[in-house]
Amino acid sequence: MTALPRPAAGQRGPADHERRAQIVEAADQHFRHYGFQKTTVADLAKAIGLSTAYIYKFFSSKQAIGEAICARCLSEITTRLRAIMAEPTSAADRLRRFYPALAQAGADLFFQERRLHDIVVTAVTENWHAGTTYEAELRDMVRTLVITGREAGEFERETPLDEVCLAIEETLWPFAHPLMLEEKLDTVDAATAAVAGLVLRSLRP
Amino acid sequence: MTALPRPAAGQRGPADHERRAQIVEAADQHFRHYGFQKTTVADLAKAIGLSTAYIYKFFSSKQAIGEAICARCLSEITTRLRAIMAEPTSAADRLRRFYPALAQAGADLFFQERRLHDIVVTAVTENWHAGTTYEAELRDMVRTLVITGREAGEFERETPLDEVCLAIEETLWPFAHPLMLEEKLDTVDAATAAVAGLVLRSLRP
DNA sequence: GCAGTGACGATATTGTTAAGTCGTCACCAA
DNA sequence: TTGGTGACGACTTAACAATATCGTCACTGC
Repeated sequence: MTALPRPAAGQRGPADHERRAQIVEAADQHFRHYGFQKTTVADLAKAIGLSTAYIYKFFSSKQAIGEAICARCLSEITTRLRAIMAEPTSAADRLRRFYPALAQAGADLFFQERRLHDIVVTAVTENWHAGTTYEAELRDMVRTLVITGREAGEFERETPLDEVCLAIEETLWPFAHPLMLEEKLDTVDAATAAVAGLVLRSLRP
Repeated sequence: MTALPRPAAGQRGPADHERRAQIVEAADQHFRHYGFQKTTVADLAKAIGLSTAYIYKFFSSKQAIGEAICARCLSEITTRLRAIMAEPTSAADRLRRFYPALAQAGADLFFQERRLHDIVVTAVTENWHAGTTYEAELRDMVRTLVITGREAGEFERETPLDEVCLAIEETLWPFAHPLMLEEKLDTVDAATAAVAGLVLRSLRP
């Protein structure tokens, strides 16, 4: 039986292990309640009923635990986005809903789980693996949307695919980056609609 | 004779005053060399040969001095951009060169005057007046470019002007925001070309 | 081999104290 | 009135010592 894929960097030891799951759950609760900085590894150990040394058999560092929680948050966001991509509507419609969904997911994290939002900010600004994986997944989804639209005849094909994808990825930044999103929460609805509209107009055959 | 317009917030006393000019020059040199935080008002006073109390007759706070220097930096950037806008070429050509020029100006500041770059970062992230003025100037230039292109028949007119301008302003963010620009200096040429291309395709009649 | 830990070195953080900095007040000289 | 300042209160920062935290080592029990 193959090992389960690890969702984040810095993990070691057996992938499918009851203690690992317990550590992640304890970390999730503590980070939501107290924040990453205010939570010590000793706090997690105590909550589970084991030693800090044993926690380090599963995670190479406290940051690795943070990565795991951060990966879960970002995975929730990409899951919402993949649900939109999987809907049986036109590529244009899915792209049009992608922008506000992305921004809304980030805004939800900001308003409802501020301390987890702070971990995501750290992951993105300090280039944690979870942050770079998230960016790669967004790129992958963008590319899939553009290819699907081209194959359906909805989008133009003249411009090189890489150039189009690079440009669209850049337009996502203001809504994907947690710190930038923080600064524009009051205009995000109009901004995402305007940018999605602009991108769609640029893709017309 | 009317008073000279003040370039930044937080200034007081006579606008055209030798001491004010001296303070600004001393601040410019010190901020370039030591940075904003490392420079004290006492440093500036000593360099000019007057007291800190007298400096506060011209500036309401140390931040106000920082605003003045920051406004000069950002004014240099907008001057470069306005030079592009003033050229006798098509609106499309000017818009195409606007993006790389914006990013290049920011990159120049980052590489050549790192400590002034840091002040600009503070101005933008802490919503100093200089930062918000800069953003307003960028918006104004974008609007002018779009209107000029529409009047010349180069750009489509069907989409509401405000929506188009809002979207284009959003696409500028990754290149205009000093912290975001810091993170993408190695791909900025390709990124600005791709985004400018996308915006231009969206504007075709 | 798996599950687990106490002790400990290295480093970071916290709290306290002293020093530095910001910005104002009340004043002076010409 | 203009040009200018020393003194000072309020606040921030730096230095330092004590304490806390991170992460590893060498070990134990089953």
